[in-house]
Amino acid sequence: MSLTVSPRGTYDIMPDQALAWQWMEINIREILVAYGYGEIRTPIFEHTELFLRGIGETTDIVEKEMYSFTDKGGRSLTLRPEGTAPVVRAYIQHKLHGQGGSTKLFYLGPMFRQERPQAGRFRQFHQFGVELIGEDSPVADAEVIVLAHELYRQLGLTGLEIYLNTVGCPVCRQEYKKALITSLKNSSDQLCPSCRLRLEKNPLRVLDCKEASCQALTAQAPSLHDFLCQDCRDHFQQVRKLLDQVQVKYKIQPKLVRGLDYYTRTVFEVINHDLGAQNAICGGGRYDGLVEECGGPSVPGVGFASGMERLFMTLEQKGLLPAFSRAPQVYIIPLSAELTTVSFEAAFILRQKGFKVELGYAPKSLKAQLKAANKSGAPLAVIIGEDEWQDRQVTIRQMYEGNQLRVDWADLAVQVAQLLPPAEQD
RNA sequence: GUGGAUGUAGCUCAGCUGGUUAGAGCGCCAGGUUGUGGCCCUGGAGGUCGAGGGUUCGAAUCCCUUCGUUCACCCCA
Repeated sequence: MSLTVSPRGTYDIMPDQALAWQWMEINIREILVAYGYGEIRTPIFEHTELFLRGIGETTDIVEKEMYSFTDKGGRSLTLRPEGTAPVVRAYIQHKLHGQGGSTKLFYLGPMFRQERPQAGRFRQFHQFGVELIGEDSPVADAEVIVLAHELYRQLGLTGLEIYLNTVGCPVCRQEYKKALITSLKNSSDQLCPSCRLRLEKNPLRVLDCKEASCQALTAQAPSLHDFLCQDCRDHFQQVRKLLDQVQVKYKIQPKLVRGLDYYTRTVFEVINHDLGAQNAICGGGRYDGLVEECGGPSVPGVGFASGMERLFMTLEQKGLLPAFSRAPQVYIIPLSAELTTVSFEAAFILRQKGFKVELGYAPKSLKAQLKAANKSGAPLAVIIGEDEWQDRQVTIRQMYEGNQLRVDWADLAVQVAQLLPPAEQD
């Protein structure tokens, strides 16, 4: 353990990068709001029980990835590993179902999972996500998927692939599970060790295994699609039809199942194939039983979560992050200790007028301070020295051109405004 | 949790099969102007070679342990 490095799987977003993050967040919020979603900010920790119930006790997240602790009141609490369960909890707590109609909420913030870090995977990471609660129409599913698609497109991302599937409802899925178990049982010795366990606890997950031997077996196994009840079949057809209608391309992945137990019917992921092993930048689907499971009324829901680190990496990789500058507009240079007071006042005056000002603190040599001004990227330097101050004047130097002129102290702000290059005059 | 790669100055890295005071580029500081940046020149600061132990006359270099990073498995965003 070291006191001087951040804990495993965590990292600092430094000022230059923070500008890009802010840009990304602003864009996301704007688009989500335009689609009618309202932001909700839930606590970073919740009662552990919420995630046990919501995500499912046999999922990897709950079994081995949660940051849980007991507080001094003896409560078991957990740093949220995902955003849907907390939003659903808030939905129930504030009785939003009583407002009539459907509820559209979005969140954006850090999540916590104790996994082994690798490319695109962190222990504290950020997600934004939407939840559309109270609507069982396939239009809601399609709208949520299109929202994800459009959001990425508006950020400039193309070439992402949407994987789509349906996992049926509890009724038809139960039928399918039985059939799947029967099919795999005979040759279970050919399954990988973890899939043998899955066959007992969560058989659908076997479909998702990347082990060649398991894939060979599941290729022979019956398909969930053949077991769908009529309602689920129709629902899926409708979702597809709606996506086709607006020409949002997707790829049916019959074996796509997701790691959280609450999903029903529609599930989907958005993939960036250039991202390495952790290539899903968005995942979501329908969760018709979740609100009730968490102690609320029987209300359907659909939503997605998007990993912001992965989105950031994707934007960076494709050169879609704008260049940001933290350069000041004016750099103030005091040339003697006696003039620090005046310099301080100059910075104050200019900042009040709305200029971005950097102030030289110690009266070092002009050379050293001009060097600092140059490094700061400021287009203007204000030099305050004895010579000009005798006449109650200061020197303004245009750094790009190398020109400079003396102006009256009283005219400082006006002159600065005039001398700034056109791009800086907003 | 498992496996591979890796850990030398602020950054990017070089240091061959172990041999005396550990290097480069960039960056930083200072000087080359008595009040003028960017280019150039000169000088300087800065490293317990991730940590601990072992082998050896001698270890950045070999061995073990440990921690971190990274990639993959797993899982997921």
